[in-house]
This record gives sequence, structure tokens and C-alpha cells, in this order.
Amino acid sequence: MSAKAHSIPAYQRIQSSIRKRIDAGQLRPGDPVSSERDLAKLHEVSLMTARHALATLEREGIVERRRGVGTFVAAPKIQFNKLMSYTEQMAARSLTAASKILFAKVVDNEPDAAARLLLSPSEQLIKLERLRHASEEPFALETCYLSAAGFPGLLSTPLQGDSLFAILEREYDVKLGYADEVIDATAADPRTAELLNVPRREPLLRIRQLIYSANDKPLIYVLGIYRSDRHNLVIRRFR
Amino acid sequence: MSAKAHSIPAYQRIQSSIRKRIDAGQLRPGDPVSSERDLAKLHEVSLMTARHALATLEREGIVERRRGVGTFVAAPKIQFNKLMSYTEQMAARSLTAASKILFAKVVDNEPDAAARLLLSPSEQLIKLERLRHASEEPFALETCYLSAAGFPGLLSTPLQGDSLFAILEREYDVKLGYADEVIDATAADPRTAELLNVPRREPLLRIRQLIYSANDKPLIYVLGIYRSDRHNLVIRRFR
DNA sequence: AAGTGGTCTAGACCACGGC
DNA sequence: CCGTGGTCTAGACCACTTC
Repeated sequence: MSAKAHSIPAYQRIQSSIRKRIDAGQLRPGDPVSSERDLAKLHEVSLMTARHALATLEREGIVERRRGVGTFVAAPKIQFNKLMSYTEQMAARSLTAASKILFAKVVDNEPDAAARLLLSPSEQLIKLERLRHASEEPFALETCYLSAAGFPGLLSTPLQGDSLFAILEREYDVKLGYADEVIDATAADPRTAELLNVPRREPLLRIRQLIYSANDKPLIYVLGIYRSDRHNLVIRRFR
Repeated sequence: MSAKAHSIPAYQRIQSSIRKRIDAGQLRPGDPVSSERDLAKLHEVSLMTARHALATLEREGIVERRRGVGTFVAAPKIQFNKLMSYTEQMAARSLTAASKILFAKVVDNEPDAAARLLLSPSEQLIKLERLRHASEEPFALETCYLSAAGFPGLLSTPLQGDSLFAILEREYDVKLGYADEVIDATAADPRTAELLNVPRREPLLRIRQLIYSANDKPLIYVLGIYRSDRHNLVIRRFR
């Protein structure tokens, strides 16, 4: 029925239009979102399609649905369980991302990182170590590894001003899929303590993240160390 | 069309039948699951219903779907982003749950916990403090709070042998919905260090969990402290 | 009673992967 | 080519909440 543009699924167009109105402030937390039936008429799609759009928005925590009542814009707490770059996370909280690159070179002596990416132990890897700031105070040390062969010339592009996710998606046509994260607590070693400006042995949050492409190939391994006084991890679990 | 049992949705029955075959070992990781079309014929439902069953199983990490290829039993890593009791988590890893109750009384001087449950500061709360073990070694200290008025007689029921989730769902007809968790790192205080058998100031994982009912009412507030050498938190994020 | 989300039907076409 | 999952239709009835 619809004229064209099969390139973007209808349910994603509906989601975009809702997200856009939330971002623009036209829809505020607690405000009702159009009902399934209204959305279906408005976008000229069937009920199931409008429903699919709202259902996945709910799992992202953007919207809350109550049977018999309606769908409402969720409190903007956090984008639950959403894979986002540091830049995107900061933007979602209306903050600007600031970071300092400590290390950016090709290495071949990190067999552990290579193994996590399912590469041979001596494979050449791009290693990128960055210190994340918020209002002048450092709060995270992130080290990420990528296959050097998979992303030629990455180190020559300006990494400073742009999000790594954005570069990968734009320049290398990468489609990010999901990430598995293992979280635990660790004590600050001397170098980390100095970089993060905390005492030695301070408890820190450690997140080891393996980011997969949309077709299930491991792309990036990220080791993140976070000051737990300046950063909380928030997730939502479902029954 | 379908004869009866509107009580349980068809897509949940399909999920149960798949889960059952996985639990029984008839389906092992990597094995193909019946396709959408086969499931639809087998269970005499429409394609969309079979599809819904597989789609939500995928978001739980139980199954992996590959377009053009099929649906396969996922590696039994972890039940991603799933709200489960300690007992259920242990069972999922084929371990037995062991815990010791340190404290189980009604209190009225915990305004912080009351506030999180949206109750008045002096409201009477059931406070339950438990030490979790795995193979003789303690690894977690969990303190949970519930409204005393909401769950009369809970302290009289045998909490030792049964999962709290199971008691609430069975005896109080509670429908658990989801949980929001805030995760950070903290240092062991003297009492916690002794209980968990670790040095003082040891980095520990702290999880503050607010469990909601299916209709969005806060039910339980849980403060958990975990030995990070014996417990990892694993989550999955989606793009 | 009216409106909402939750489940479901019986089909359709498309995009993708493997043979 | 065929089978797979991904999107979509044009309806339907149910369960729930609010008025």
C-alpha cells in the first residue's frame, strides 16, 4: 500500500517520530503518547505495526505502557540496557563528552584481548586508551581493542572530536548489534589511581564489554574502569 | 479456533515447550529450534504468534536467530537481563542455593528503605538479611525490605527452605514485573568483611535493586553486597 | 460504556543465506 | 532455488481501567 521507501521499516519510522517529539520537548515525561490505534491511523499502518513500535520503545525504557490506560513517556532516567557510546550517553543527559587520548597505537602483544575478539594471539590490534572527564574531574579509564586489519586507517582519522561508534558506523559501514558486559569491582592500582585522581586501593567499578556487530561478530573489546563515586551503572531486568 | 485454556497465552505455551526441551537436554546449545512456520503448524497458531514466542525468547538470550538460516539454542551463558531470585539463578547453573538468615524482623526505623518503596518514613517494614553461600564459602550479603502491611504473616512462613520469590508468587499472588538496579563498587566495612570472609576495605560489588510488580508498584528493595572474586554480573545491551 | 493495551488470525511480500 | 527470519495487513476478541 505505502508508496515506497521500503528501505526503512514503518515501525522504525514511527519510533523516530516519537523519539523526535520527546527530544524536542514537545512530549515530556508522563505525557501520553498516541494510542496504538491513533498511531496506526496517523501513519497509515496496521495495528500490529504500531504496536510493535510501542512495544520495542517500552523495552528501551523510553515509554511506559499500562493496560487499560495508555502509553506514556517514561521518566528520562536512563536508557535501560541500551548500547550507547560515551558520547551518546553524555548527550542523553544533556552533558558534553570530554576525553583525553592517552594511547593510540597498533599492538601485537595482547593475546588476551585478541582471544576475546576471536583472533589469533599475535594478531595486530588497535589499542585506544582514553580518560573520560566530566566537569574537569576524571571519572573513567577506558581501553578498547579492535582488529587492525578490520579497520585500516582508523588511527589516522581524528578520534578526538568524534565518537568511535559514529566513525565506525559512518566510515566503515559497521552495523552495531549488541554488547555483553561482565561487571565486577576491583581496587585501583597505582597508575589508575593517579589517572583517576583517587587513593590507591580505592574500590572501582570494572566493566569488560564485548561489542558485537548486528551479525554476531565480535568487533570491539572494551575494558572500562569507573570511579564509583561519580558513575553508576543502571540496568533493568524483566521477569 | 483454539479449543480452550485462554488462561495461558499461546506464545507462552510455545516458549514453555521449547524451554522444557532445553532443560531436559533434548535440545543442546547450537541445535536448531523449529522454524517459525513449523512451530505455527505444530501448535496450530498463526505465524505471528510463533514469531512472538521466538522473538521474546531471543531477547532473553535463550535462543539466537539468524535471518536466512534459522533459530538455534544459545550457549547457556547467562539469562541476560532476567529478573530471577537467587534460588532460580543457582538452579539455572545447576547449583544448589544455600543461605543463612542473619536477621528477620519488622523494623520501623529505616526511612531510606521506606522512601524507596514509596512508603511513609516510619512505615513498618519487614527486614530480611541473608548470607549467601556457594560451596561453603560466603559470597554475598543481601538485605531486603518489604512493606509489613502488604505481606502479613510473611515472617511466620518458613523462609529458609523456599525462595522468597516463590513464596510471594504462591502465597500472596504477587505478579513480579521488573527490577531497576543501580550498581557500583564499595569497600568492605568491618562487619561485612567478617561475614564475607574478606579483608577490610576489599572492593565489593554493590547492587541496589528495586523490584516492581507487573503493575508498576514497588514491592521489594534489596541491597546486595557481592564478593567480586566469586560473583560476576553479566548483562547484555542492545543497539 | 468507551478506550486502552494484550493476544491472535491467515494470509502476504521482502531480504538474506546456503545449496 | 528454497527455506529462513523480518516486516506488514486488516481485521478480531479479550482483559483491564476509568468514567
